[in-house]
Amino acid sequence: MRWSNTFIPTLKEAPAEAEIVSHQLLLRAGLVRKLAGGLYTFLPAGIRVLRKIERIVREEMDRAGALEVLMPAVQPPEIWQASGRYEQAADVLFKVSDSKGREWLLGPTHEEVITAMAANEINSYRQLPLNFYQIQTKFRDEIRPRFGLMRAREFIMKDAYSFDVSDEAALTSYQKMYDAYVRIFDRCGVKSYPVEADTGVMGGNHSHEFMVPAQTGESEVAYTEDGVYSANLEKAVSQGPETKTPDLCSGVLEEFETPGVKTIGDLESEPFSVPASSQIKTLVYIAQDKPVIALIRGDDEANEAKLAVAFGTAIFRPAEPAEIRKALGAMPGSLGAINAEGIPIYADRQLMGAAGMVTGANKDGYHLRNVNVDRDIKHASFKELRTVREGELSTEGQPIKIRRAIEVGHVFKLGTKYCESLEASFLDENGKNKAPVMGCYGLGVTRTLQAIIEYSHDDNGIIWPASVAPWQVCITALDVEPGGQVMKKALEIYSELSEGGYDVILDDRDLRPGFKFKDSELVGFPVRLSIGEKSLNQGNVEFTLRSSLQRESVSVDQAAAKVKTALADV
RNA sequence: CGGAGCGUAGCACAGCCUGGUUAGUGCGCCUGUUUUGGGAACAGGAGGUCGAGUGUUCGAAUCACUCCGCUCCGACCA
Repeated sequence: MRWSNTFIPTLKEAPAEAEIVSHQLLLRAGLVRKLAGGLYTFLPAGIRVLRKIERIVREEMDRAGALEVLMPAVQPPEIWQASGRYEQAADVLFKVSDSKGREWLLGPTHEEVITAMAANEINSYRQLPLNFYQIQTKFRDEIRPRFGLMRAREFIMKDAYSFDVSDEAALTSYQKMYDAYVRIFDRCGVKSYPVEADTGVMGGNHSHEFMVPAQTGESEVAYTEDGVYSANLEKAVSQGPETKTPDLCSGVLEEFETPGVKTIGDLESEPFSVPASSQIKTLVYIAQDKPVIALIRGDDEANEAKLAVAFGTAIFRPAEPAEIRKALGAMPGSLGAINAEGIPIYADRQLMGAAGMVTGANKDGYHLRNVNVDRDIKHASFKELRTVREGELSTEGQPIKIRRAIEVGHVFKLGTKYCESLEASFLDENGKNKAPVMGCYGLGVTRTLQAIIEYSHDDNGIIWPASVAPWQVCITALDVEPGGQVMKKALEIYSELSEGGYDVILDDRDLRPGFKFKDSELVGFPVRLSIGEKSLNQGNVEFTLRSSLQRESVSVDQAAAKVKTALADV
């Protein structure tokens, strides 16, 4: 490809709309342009990268035995109602209506569609296992699209769905996808880490997210240096806080006056001086229209994902002050779970056996001391509710660290939920009707593209790994006179490399050299050959590796060979 | 949806507070000359319903109100 024949509108300055570096570079390198918030056009260079990532994904899916299909993006709402997700996912569903006024959904994901298909087509255990995948545009009415392709309203995802005869067999399918993901991100040139992920209300204990470490990432990962433990912060557990929860107390439960005390901090300071670790934080939520109480140690933070698991629903919100008063008879600041009759109580495990604690008396301006959790708070079920903090010890005894990361993939062992609600079943070898055990596996293709940029760039621009670069080699001709010796030589090398199967772009634009160098570095071609009059007269061309930007003189005859060996390495 | 900020040429911004003739600057774009190994110089030029609407005023980019859009922080997710 000649640069003059394609369209790579580079920008010297970053548009103000782009905050993070990968988003700025997407725009500056002329890969994408925005139509509206969360909606992007891929320009020629951008689509080339996208296609290369897709090809890697396809190859690895095929290798893992998954079968490519293509499902409709437009879906009937009925299957979503059947699975129960029509309400559950309501806030991300794009709804459209046809000319007759009938409602349709733009697919945010395809569990319902594939399961509806499976319900018709899978009858026998002899057909299983099956794993279907597709690479397709998804639509999600994101509350807040941001960071360019990172969180878009329309994005490309590879989604796969496996069906197995049993739980054990499903684990095998799961593992194959897991391994495929490791290979995919590896081939895309990004470091990705599988971490244990929250399974939310779906239950089960097999889910991993694939994370690319980046400060701009939206997820937080807890991990240990030795690599043994890594989990999404939503899911992470530890041996607990460094300060032990008090568990010895002989005193009797006693009310005391605490005028004006509203927060943990208020009670911590004079004249009360109750350490936060000796306090019980009482949080009131409305889950499925009913109040529930969550108890957390005063110095801990509740974790929303863990609350969802405890409550058994993702649909909950903090209660309004009026609702709290109605439920407990007091305002926030004086709440407690003692004598909270008829309200489900979930207590964090740190409070198990806690004694000598202080909590609200459900009477404005009063607290209770000498609280012995086991004795005084009946009906509490103990759950993992707190957020792990940096420095705590993992179950294996290693200090936990926390860092931000971009979630580029998520693999999930689903169970039989969708097969049951959409009535997919098969006959096993004993002639018994069974629901297939499903797994689902998502990989954000467009997000991966941006994650690669976030992971691999410098002050000059993008540094593409050769496997996904829009062009692997840029030949920068410094004299573009047609028929001149520079262009003649440039075209010769161009042909040799192209015929060797390399993607080459020839910068034949009539621009000053510095401009062309900057441009090629911004777009980020892994290898550049600069051919100019001066060096050519000495029989040389200049070879530059994008990653190091070190320039090296190479004899003209060796140039193509040098490129080939360099590309084999990056 | 809650909080914060921003909409002026393709891009980055000034001007607005304190209303006043032809709305500016840099980059980019077009023409020409010179230049040509690290985002050139000079000369000339094109390009604006100042986000939209309403209002206040003799007069609005500037003040007020409403709406729309964009960005950031929070809840959601590949």
